[in-house]
Amino acid sequence: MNIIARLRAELKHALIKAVAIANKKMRLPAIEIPDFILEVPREKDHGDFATNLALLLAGVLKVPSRKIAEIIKEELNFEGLPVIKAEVAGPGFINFYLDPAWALRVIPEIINQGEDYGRVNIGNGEKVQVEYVSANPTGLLHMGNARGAALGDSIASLLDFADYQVTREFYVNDAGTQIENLGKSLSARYFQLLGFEAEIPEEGYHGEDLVATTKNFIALYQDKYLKESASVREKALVKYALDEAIATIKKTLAEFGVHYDVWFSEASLYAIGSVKEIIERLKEKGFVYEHEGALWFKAREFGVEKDEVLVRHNGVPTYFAADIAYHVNKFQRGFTKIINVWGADHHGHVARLKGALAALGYSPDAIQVIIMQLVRLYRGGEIVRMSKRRGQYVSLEDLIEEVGRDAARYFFVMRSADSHLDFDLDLAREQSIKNPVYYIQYAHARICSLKKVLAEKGRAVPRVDQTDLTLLTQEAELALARRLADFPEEVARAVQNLAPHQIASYLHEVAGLLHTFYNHHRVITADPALSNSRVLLVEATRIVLANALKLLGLKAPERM
RNA sequence: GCGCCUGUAGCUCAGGGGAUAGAGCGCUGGCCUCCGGAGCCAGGUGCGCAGGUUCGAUUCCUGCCAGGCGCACCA
Repeated sequence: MNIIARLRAELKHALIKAVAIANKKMRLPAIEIPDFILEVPREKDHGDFATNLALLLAGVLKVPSRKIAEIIKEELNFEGLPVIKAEVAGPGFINFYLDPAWALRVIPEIINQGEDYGRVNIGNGEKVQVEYVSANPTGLLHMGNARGAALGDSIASLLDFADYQVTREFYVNDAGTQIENLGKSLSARYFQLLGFEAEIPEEGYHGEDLVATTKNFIALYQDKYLKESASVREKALVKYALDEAIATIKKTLAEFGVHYDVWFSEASLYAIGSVKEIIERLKEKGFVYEHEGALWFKAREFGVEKDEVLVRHNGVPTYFAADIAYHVNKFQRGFTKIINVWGADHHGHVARLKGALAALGYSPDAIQVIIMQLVRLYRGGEIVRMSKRRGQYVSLEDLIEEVGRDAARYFFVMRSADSHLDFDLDLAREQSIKNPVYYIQYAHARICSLKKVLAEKGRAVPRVDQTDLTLLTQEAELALARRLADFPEEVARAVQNLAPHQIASYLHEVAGLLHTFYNHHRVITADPALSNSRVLLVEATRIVLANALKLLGLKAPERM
């Protein structure tokens, strides 16, 4: 347990004990203690921790809250705790003021735990699957995919850090109507490139990228597929195009620092009969009906606005049907927590998917869908208008090239998923204080640079057990240590909310505290004892920065 | 029309049942020039509007207004 959690537990215990003693002394009536909170007050003047216990008791006991607070305060015993004083304030809060040196206890903890500092056990090894990006393998990755990649990957890292057993997964949409269209489009290009008349179907893919793909295909197979049946030809072309597209996606995501454990093929669900099977199961349970030649799922029975087609009149199952099968498959693989990161344009899909899974007897609550709002790019203070048709289009590859992978990733996770993201390309590209990702990485690089200077002077990072940390008495030192101590709780909060942006804010704050400290005080001084304690403070900071950066998929550079 | 998300400082956003609501950027003035000065200090009439619940609401609930996104036998 980290030092903050420990102290919280001890303070809560002391408070409960104080109430018990007050009961015994008949100063307060016997009462069940409500679930009170022990928070860090916004105002510094209100102490290091504050509790609303007396306010809650006042509601039940009908005694003025301040009076209750006074009684509790008088019965509190702080033996063995780093509490200097407690005060009753405001409407009846009890504020605790700590020995400022208390926070320094975190430094040995950080140094000893190293890259494990900040780990919290929330998951208990629970199997969780995180699905993100899952872009159509028929085009370039766009900004929505990119945000999903950064978010999903960070969420997975956070869960891993919180002791979940995480599987990162990309669902490949390699089946269905769009693939048929792709086949027809490729086939048309194939004919065209070999000098025949052919027309791309209206719903097909008209982009130039298919020309390149088809040329690559011809380089391999020449006109071998001219004489084959349409279905054989389209199959071969589609397979080739998908392999190529997926390889490209994989490569781009890898450049973005995003890696998967599983690339799950939609087509495989058809191949093993899963789609048919779930449709049968829904039929048996009476949740489907036929209408105008199509097979419908009774989504309305699960609180969804309208029913949904499972199988089209032409006999082809919808994406919805396949997605049900996919999620059943997730459950069958033993995942008890399933997280999907989807764009806002897919939110309508959530309720009916959960409805279908409930119909099949699975717990829809095991599925959490993170709906992220759309991304708008700004360049030169103006919105970058995207148009695939006019070729004005920024892909993830372009973005990485323009602003760099770390800046891109930071910008995508620095806002909550709920918030529309205005992505300022100029700012992301800037290598200055204005750019938060540089500000943070610079803090890390600065510490590394300092360690180099130390090494050049023939000195090493001192051992914790041989260093007198109580020499750290400056406000900037204590404030930094105090914030470093918060890291495990920040991780826990971010995990509970599935919100990497909270880590981003925390990082920015720690970097700021480091810069403040660094510019006020010299680390390497003539006083070796003080130097040693400062080196350890700074090294602890470096570890926290590195661990937090890693959670967001960012590099912790040694120099910049 | 219905559903989801959003509305907090000039801008971009965080926070969130409590005591005086924050950060970054921008702007203005001053300080500092030493391990990488990416530093420090000062400057603010801000929670869209109206009800409700509560000892206490910016936070929860309802309605309204505004923006985004959905409402396909697309995915």
